Amino acid sequence: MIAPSFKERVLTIVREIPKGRVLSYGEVAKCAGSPQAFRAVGTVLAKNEDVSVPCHRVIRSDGHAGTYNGLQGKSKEAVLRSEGVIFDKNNKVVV
DNA sequence: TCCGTGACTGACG
DNA sequence: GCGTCAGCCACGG
Repeated sequence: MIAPSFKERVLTIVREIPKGRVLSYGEVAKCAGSPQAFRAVGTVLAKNEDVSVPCHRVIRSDGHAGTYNGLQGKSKEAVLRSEGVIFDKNNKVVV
């Protein structure tokens, strides 16, 4: 039993995000133990290749989907819409 | 051990 | 309302 790395925590948290729900990088970083490490969250997800981690459910604090490496072969927004997430006129996620 | 990188955030003009 | 600048953190080489 050892303290998992920040990366492991982020992946675990993202993996527990329910379908149709989204979290911001800041929220994930906060749950990971470093609320100001939102920058590292992006770095970790960017290098992540595990499809078991719905990294597409992590969006910016502005409500925009943000960037996506196309792990699922689709745009972040497209994947979120497929999960029931609604976008408004401004392309922002509706909570 | 030190430096560079990056899917971000908030503030300013 | 939009674009730009600087700051922050964790990881790999």
